[in-house]
Amino acid sequence: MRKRKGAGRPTIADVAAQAGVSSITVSRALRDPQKVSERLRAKIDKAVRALNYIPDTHASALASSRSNVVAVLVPSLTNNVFSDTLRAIYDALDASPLQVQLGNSRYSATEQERLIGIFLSQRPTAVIVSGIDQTPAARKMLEEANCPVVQIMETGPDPIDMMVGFSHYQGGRAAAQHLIDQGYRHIGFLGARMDPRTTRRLAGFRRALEDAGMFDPDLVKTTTTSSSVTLGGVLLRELARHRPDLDAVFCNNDDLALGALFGAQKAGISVPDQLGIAGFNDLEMMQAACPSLTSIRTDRYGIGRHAVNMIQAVLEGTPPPEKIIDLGFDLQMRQSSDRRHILASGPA
Amino acid sequence: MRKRKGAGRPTIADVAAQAGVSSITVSRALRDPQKVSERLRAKIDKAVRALNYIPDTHASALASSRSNVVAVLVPSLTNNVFSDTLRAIYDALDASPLQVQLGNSRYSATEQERLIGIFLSQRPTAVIVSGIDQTPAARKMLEEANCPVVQIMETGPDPIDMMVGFSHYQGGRAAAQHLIDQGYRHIGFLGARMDPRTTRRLAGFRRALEDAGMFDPDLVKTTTTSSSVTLGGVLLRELARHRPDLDAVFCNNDDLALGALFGAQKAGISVPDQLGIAGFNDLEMMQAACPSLTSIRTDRYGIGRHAVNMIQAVLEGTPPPEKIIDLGFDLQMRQSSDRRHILASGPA
DNA sequence: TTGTAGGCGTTATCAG
DNA sequence: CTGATAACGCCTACAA
Repeated sequence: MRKRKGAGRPTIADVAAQAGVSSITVSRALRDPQKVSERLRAKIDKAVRALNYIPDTHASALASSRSNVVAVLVPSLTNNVFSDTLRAIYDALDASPLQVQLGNSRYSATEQERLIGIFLSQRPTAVIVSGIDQTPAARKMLEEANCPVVQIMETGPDPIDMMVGFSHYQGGRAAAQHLIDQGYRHIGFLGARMDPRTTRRLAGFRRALEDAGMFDPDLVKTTTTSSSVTLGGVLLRELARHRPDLDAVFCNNDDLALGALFGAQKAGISVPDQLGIAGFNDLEMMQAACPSLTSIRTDRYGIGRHAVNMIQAVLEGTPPPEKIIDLGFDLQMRQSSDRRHILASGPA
Repeated sequence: MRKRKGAGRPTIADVAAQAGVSSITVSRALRDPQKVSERLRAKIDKAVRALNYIPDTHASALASSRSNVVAVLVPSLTNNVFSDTLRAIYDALDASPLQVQLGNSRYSATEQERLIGIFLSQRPTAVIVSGIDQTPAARKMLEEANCPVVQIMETGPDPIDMMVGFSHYQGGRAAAQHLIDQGYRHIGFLGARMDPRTTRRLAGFRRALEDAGMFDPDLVKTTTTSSSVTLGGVLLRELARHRPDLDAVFCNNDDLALGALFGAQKAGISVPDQLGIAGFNDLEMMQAACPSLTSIRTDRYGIGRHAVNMIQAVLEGTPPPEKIIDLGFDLQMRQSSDRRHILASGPA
């Protein structure tokens, strides 16, 4: 008489009975076949197939206090920037027994905090979290989580544990400097969402223009709504109408840059002669566009790969020498901001 | 003397001791606060905070044989098509205690089968799986999983359990018919990846052209490599070079369509007059492009929302009346295939 | 409303 | 190499 019913599925005990061995032998045969004689192993495999046995992750995790879960938190599922990093994480974890538990924090620090709480209750093997702007409570939870933690996408001082990314401030600064170098003089900024990383890109942009004595707050056009190609066109049109002297824009990201290009084309503004455009991230489409679009190339796949590498190194007892990895970025100059032909022939 | 060490974290028993109650009372206070008196609840809450207690998901799942996990399998993390659906799933599950376990099958049926096996070992509450082309073994596992299963993105006969999507065959056919109706006569097909859904779009395309007596296998240009904007340009250039009479292309997806547009622009081919272009899915950028791009609009967000609704309905004991939901599609005609000005003024 | 007893399926520990 | 036993942390069932 059972006092309680489980899920009704076959358990290790059922397999053991069928194979005529003890359950611990089945457990071993499944986890580490070499530890079991070939004869028993064959019997066990047969029983497993006959019963269609599937091990219970939860029982295993409870008994071993190991979960094989790597918690991953990103702020968006639709932003291509994160999908490249996610793909790298899935690729890197593919060969290992580790599973990804993915959370979408929607660009909200409090939502991220909530998800961290939920995810930690799964006793994850490691945590990968986007950004460096965790709430104090979230930070505390992660510090006490007693597992490797990697903050990704960005670098900064004072990591919770480990970190891999690059400086968005420097990225924004480099983009602005490039436009200055190309001879543009009334350079605008188009920004959407305005999350912490976007804000730091704007800070870098501002710094470069200030150093050149040409920062004009009136040329900064931002919105907190989410980014899109359409929005890029809208922001450009509004800014260009308000400030006809605008001659270049640095866009927060590549979607906006593509939208700005389309917007310019619709308005009959020639790129790069009348308007220079630079984006951020260098999505694949940037080089295919007509004209091709300048962007700051970031190694998003590398970020995911390094994050997993760092975690695996720690788990293997050989923690990486550096707690912080800065993968940097590269400015990819393309047609949309290339005025070398003009610069070469002297001022107009 | 402990015979075995757990993770070392505080357990419900620790909280109970600290609060001076029994552990079951703590358990209840956490799950269903109304069942515990306010006085004890306050004590317990205090103890939880003091100890920084985090419940153990695995112990809970084992004891209750409920896991709160919804397994979701998609073929790609970088394809925007799936990110919209995923976002819907995360949004819909947000209010519930259910967690998403996401798997990336990389457009491989055998990889999907492998992941299904892994995921079922978590005893998921429900499974959402992309496509209708599961391997026989995968299908069998899902049929025996004893939980709601929803196949998404596509409709077809013989669902494993439930289904929500639309007909890619009809979508391809509608796109081709539209191009025919606009007066194009040498209509090509650009396809990447050639996964089952792409193949069915091509079948629909072919059918429409055959019905019109104008199908030409020589105008079908496909590759099994993954899709990209750049690839769209490459495929268009190759096809146009080989067949100068080409006057329209239906692209497998919107990335290819955008790439085809850029490719045409680079080659000095005017769209839509010399070349009509239609894509598939109607990503946001299509309406923003210059010229704007025709596409088959699909309700990807709706697919995710319906999938979760169906699951929740079953869990609540009120299974949906229809096992199969066809969300259909809409042709969005835009500038890239709009020849009404030509049709109106008669044949050239 | 609160508590007692015991099991969920697996694995760590210790013997043989 | 194999097995008996007792946890892992929580929850169901039943009782008070």
